Order: sequence, then C-alpha cells, then structure tokens
Amino acid sequence: MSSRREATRHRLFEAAITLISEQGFGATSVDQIAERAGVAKGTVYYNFSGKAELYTALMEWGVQRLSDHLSAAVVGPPREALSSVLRTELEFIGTHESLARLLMAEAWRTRQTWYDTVRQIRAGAIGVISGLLEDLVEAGELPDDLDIGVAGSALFGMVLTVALDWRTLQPDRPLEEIHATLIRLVDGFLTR
Amino acid sequence: MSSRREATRHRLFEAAITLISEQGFGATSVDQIAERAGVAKGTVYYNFSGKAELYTALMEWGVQRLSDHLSAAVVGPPREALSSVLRTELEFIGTHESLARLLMAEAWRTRQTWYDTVRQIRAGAIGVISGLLEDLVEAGELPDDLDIGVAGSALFGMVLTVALDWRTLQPDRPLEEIHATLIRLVDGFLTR
Amino acid sequence: MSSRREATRHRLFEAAITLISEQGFGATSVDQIAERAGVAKGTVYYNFSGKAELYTALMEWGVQRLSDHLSAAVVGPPREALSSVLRTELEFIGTHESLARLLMAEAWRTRQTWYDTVRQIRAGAIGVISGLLEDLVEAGELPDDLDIGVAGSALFGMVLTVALDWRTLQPDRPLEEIHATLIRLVDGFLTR
Amino acid sequence: MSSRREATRHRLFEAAITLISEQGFGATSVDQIAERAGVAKGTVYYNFSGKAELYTALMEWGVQRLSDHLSAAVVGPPREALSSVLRTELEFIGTHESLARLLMAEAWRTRQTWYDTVRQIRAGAIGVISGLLEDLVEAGELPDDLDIGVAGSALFGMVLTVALDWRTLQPDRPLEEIHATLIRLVDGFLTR
DNA sequence: GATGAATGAGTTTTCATTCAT
DNA sequence: GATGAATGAAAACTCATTCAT
Repeated sequence: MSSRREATRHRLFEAAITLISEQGFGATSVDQIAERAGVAKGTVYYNFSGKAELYTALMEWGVQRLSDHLSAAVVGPPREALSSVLRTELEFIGTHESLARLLMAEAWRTRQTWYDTVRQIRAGAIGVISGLLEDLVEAGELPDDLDIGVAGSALFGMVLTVALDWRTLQPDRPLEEIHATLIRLVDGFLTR
Repeated sequence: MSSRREATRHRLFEAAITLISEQGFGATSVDQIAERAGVAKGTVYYNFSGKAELYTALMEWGVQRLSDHLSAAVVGPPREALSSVLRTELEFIGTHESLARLLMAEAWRTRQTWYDTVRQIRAGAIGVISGLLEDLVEAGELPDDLDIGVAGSALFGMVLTVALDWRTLQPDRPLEEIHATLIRLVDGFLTR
Repeated sequence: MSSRREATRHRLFEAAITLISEQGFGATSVDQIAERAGVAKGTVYYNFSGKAELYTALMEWGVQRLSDHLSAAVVGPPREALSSVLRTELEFIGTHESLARLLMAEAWRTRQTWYDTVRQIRAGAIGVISGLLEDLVEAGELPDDLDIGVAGSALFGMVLTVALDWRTLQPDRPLEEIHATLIRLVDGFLTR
Repeated sequence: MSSRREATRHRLFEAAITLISEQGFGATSVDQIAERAGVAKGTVYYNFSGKAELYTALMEWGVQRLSDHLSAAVVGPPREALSSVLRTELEFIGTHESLARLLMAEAWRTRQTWYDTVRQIRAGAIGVISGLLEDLVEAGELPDDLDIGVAGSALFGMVLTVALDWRTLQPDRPLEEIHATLIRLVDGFLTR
C-alpha cells in the first residue's frame, strides 16, 4: 500500500474520530468526514468500502494504540505495574478523549457489525489488568479465591468512568489528583 | 388520557428500548419501531411529536424507574445500605438490560440534544452512592480526605461495567456471585 | 393493496417502460421515471424495493399481457390458429413497441437478476407456438420428425425480428402486408 | 503501433465483450474490464479515449469478423450458398457467443450513440442473405413477388434466435442437428 | 506504455414527517 | 385513535475520468 494512500487513510481516521465521538456514528455524514479530512467524498469510498467499514477500521486502529500503550506500561513489580497501567489508561483517555468516548459509546451495543471488534478491544485492555491481578494473587497480595475476571472488569470500568467524568466535569484538575484517589481505592483491595 | 392510548404508548416504549439499545438511536427507524410495536407508522406521530420526543420520553421514563429503585434501596446503616444499593443497581441492569445499555451508550456522548437528560440520570444515580459514602465518612469508616465525587463515580462505573459484562459474557451466573465479588472489592476500601 | 397504490404502480410501469426501452436500464435514472410518472422519487421506493425490483415487476407485468394476448388468439383449426397467433404477436409488438424492445434487449442477457423472469416469458410465448406446431404434426400437416422446440423458437424469432424491423424501418406499411409475407413463408413449411 | 499495445487492446476487447454481453454496457464498469483484462484502470484510458470509444471499437471489430465470415461463405449455386451462409451464421454465434448476445441486446435499442453502428452491422448481415434470396428469385426458386426485405430479415432473425436458444438451453447438441432443422424449414419456402 | 490514487458529478437509497382517509 | 400512501431533503454510494508518478 502506497504511503500516499496510508496518509489519506490516517487523515480520514483523525477526522472521523472527532466527528463520530461528538455526534455519534449515525449523525455523522461521509460528507462531513471528507470535508474535515480535506479530501473529496469519493476518496472515502476509494479507501474504504463504505461508512461502516471506515468505522470498523477506525476502531481497530484505536485498539492497537490503546493496547500498545497499556502493554508498554507493565513494568516492575506487580503493585507498581498496576499503578502504572491505571495512570496510562487515565493518560490515554485524557489525550485521546474522542477515541475513548467513541469506544465507550459503542462498547455496550450488541448486534452491530463491529460488535466483535469492540469486544476484542475490551478483552485486550481488560486482559492487561487481569494479568496483573493474577500476578498479585501469586505474590500473596490478593486472596486466591477472588474472581479475577470480574475484578479486572471492575477496575477497567472504574478507571474509564472516572476518566471520562474527569474530562467532562472537571477538565482542569491535574491527572495526579485523580490517579491518587484511584490508587487509594485500589490499595484498599490489596492485602495489608 | 384514555387507557387505550396509554397502552399504545407503552408498547412503543418497549419496542423502542429494545431496538435502540441494540442498534443505536440513529440506526433505528420509525418504521422498525412501529412494526415491532405492531402499529402503523402514523401512530407513532399520533402519540409523540416525533422520533426525538419519543426518545426523550423514553429516557425520562427509564430514569424514573431507576431512581425509584435506588432510593428505595437506601435502608439501614450505611454499610448495609451501600451493599443494598449496589445489589439493586445490579438487579436493575439485569432486568432492564436494554434500557441500561441504551443509557450507557449515550452517557459518553457530548453535544446531543438529550445530553442534559442523560447527565441528570447519571448525577441522580451517582448522587445516591455519594450520599452513602458521605455517611460512611461521618461514621468513620472512610477517611475524611477521600474525594467523594471521584469515589462515587468510580463505584458507579465499576458496578455498571461489571453488570453489563455479566449480562453479555456470562448471563447464566447467579447475581449473588457477582454481588459478592463486588462487595469484597468495596469492603477493601473501608476502614477496618 | 389499496387501489390508490395500485394506480401509482401502474403509472410507474408506464413511465419506466418507455424510458427504459429507449435508453436502456442503466441509462434511465429513478429521477426520470418518477418525474415522468408525476410522483416524488421516494414514491418509487415506497412501491418497490429498488430500481431493480421495479424492473423485474415491470417485465412480469409485460409477460402477463403478452401471454394473455397470444393465448386468446388460439382459436379454430391449427392452420388458422397459427396465422392468428402470428398476427397477434405482430399486433402486440406494434402496439406495445417499447415493451417489446425492452423484452428483446434483455432476452439475450445472461447473469442478470431478472434472467429467469425473461426466460419464463420467452418459454411462455414460444410454448403457445410450439403447441400449435404439435397440433399440426398430429393433423399430418407437418412431418412428425420435425424438432418442435427448434421450430417454435425459429417462428417466434422470425416474427419478432420482422416486427421490430417493420416498426423501425418502415413504420407506415400496413400490418396486413407484413403478415401476408410471413404467412407465405410459413405456409412453405407446411405439407401440401 | 507497437505489438505490446496491440496485445493490450486485444485483451481489453476480450474482457469487455464478455462482461458487457453478460451484464450490459451500463452495468459494466471500467474497473471490471480492467480487472478482467489484468491491467490497471488507467491503461484503459491510455488505449482508448473512454468507455464509449472502447465499446464502439469493440463493435466495429466484431462486425468485421462477422462480415468476413459470412462473405467467405457465399460459394457455389444459390441453394448451397444459402445453406452455407446459415451454417456460418450458426458457427459464428456458437464461437463468438458473447459478441452475438451483445449485438442482439443493443440491436433493438433506439436513441443510443452507437445505434448507427449496430444498424450497419444488421444491414450488412441481412444484405448477404437478401442477396442470395434475389439470386433464388432469378433462378426461379422463389416467387418474384416475395418481399425480399422482409424475408431476409425473417431468415436472419430465425437463425439468430435459434442459435442463441441453442447456446443457452441445449449447448451440448451438435451444430449439425440445429442446421438440419433450419434447412428443412427454409427448404419449405423454396419452390419445388 | 502503464499505473492507481484521487476526484466530483450524478445516482441510488433512506427515512422522518405529513396528511387525507 | 389509528392508518399507510406519499413526500422530499439529506444521506450513502458509484464510477468515468484525470493526472502525477
């Protein structure tokens, strides 16, 4: 694939993320996306088979970015790694707010073409967290009869919800404060 | 208002909730709603001024039910009340899964007509939880420098995420198991 | 189906036949059809699932007319009936020239959605002729080892080609002359 | 003109003939033609000024071949020459089925750019047959008051229809059988 | 000679809404 | 109260054509 084409696709992603996260998939027209990306409408169809495929590709591209960030944050002993992963999730959502809203809005929708893609995303992200919880169980810092799947989902949702509320309601607060509150809650889980 | 009309409105609600929660607001047509409700398309417009009004009415109706349930669950000393509220949230999502998905999918969307309605809902639900956290601070079971707003949001998101994952991925597990795991996590927060 | 709707469908057929037979299916837009029929574009889609379905329905409607005419012409002893059927085919093509052109233009096309519909048409029309040829074999006016299928196809194609050339090149000649020439040719087949 | 270029043009012809005969001119895209020919889309425009020119060139190329074949078949006394021409028409359609379908499908269409090209083809082919019929009149084997124009058109259409039905419905039958049946019919015309 | 990314005018299609019955 | 045929504005989508490489 030529790099010119690659660049065009990238511009379309950036345009689509913002518009769709603000207005929703249905309310965003291909015209708007093309105009914002600075290309002709036909170019969207040259690069993607249609609006739905653009959306699916967009989410896959988003996943890759989130996964890469979270995985890179798994460093050091479990407790520190968990803290680092949660901070990274917060940071990612802060930086790529549009993408995060977009993922969340669709994450709860069943019977969509892209349902499987979204589920994959969630599984990947939650997997990183669940992996760390397992390490903590082995290290004796969590009881070994804890339901790791549910707990991972709980932590993921907690950070996500807090992050989006932070961006929506109190965008000026420093990330550090939010992170500190989250860590206090999570530390409560851990065996003392 | 005649009860026949009331019955028609109710059937339209039920049809709209399911369809919109599955496909989204934009992807659900008035035709589909009318067909599922077993009425003619014109009937939708006889009963509501339009698709948007149907949607707003739908969400307000949903809010009322969620609020009623949560408020009714605030009974007894704070710890028990918190446990009861979380269980009720789980139950509500289990029973009104479509409605819950619907609310979540829209909750992260900015710049929508019904954005304020959704925010109200969230504020109401989180408010019940934050209120209990304040009671717990007063009771000395939570440190008084904890950020109650963030913590309330965290608890709410945790339950919501876990509940929807439960319904989506393991719908056959008994509610009791999910509730127990949540309570173990939450108990970790509390001062022992 | 309401008679209003039926009337609208009929007007769309009439509009589509003329336009498509002149310009071809691909070169005729739904806009043109709607405008000529005096309805809004959306009405086409309310009455048919799309342009292709309109076309298929159109051809089925055309078949019915042609079949009805040909069948009604089968009267009297075989020789006279054959003469009558060929005259009727000539007349039908003269009167419904657009429809005939349309059917012929598509009759040779494979791999189209409406291929089966067209084949049905041809089979029906040729069937009436082949039936008469069989009667003629039984009456001893045709040798019994003649390939009835091929002969029926030959007669059908002969009349069709002659009829369309007549309408195209010498539209002012009376039908009677054309019919007389055809009958002279056909009589040559028959045993004297 | 380089032979590489000539080869490319030829591949484009072959691809276009097949696709257009199957789907029609309007329904066949330049993309499809290029893909089937195994070249890039731009190559079509390097070799032809556009889709319409490709189509015109295509039909002229087809005519030349048909004319060459039919003319070469006019050998010997009229009766034998007629038999030979009809066989050649059958053979040509059998061998170049796609091209024949294509010509037929357009032959009945008025108001097209290439209408004159198609008419020329028909006139040429029918002319060869009419010429032979005139020879037969002179030889006293046909009555001199027969309408030669109509009869030529009738014979042409008869063979064409039979040939295409043969290829479509019973492609495995030997050409000889079809030819024999046609000759029996035609012989009936002739004075005995 | 050939390529294929990009274009935009022209099309098909959708669907919330109206309104006569 | 309810219906469903009809509407038209706003989308989605197609594809012949151009042009820089």
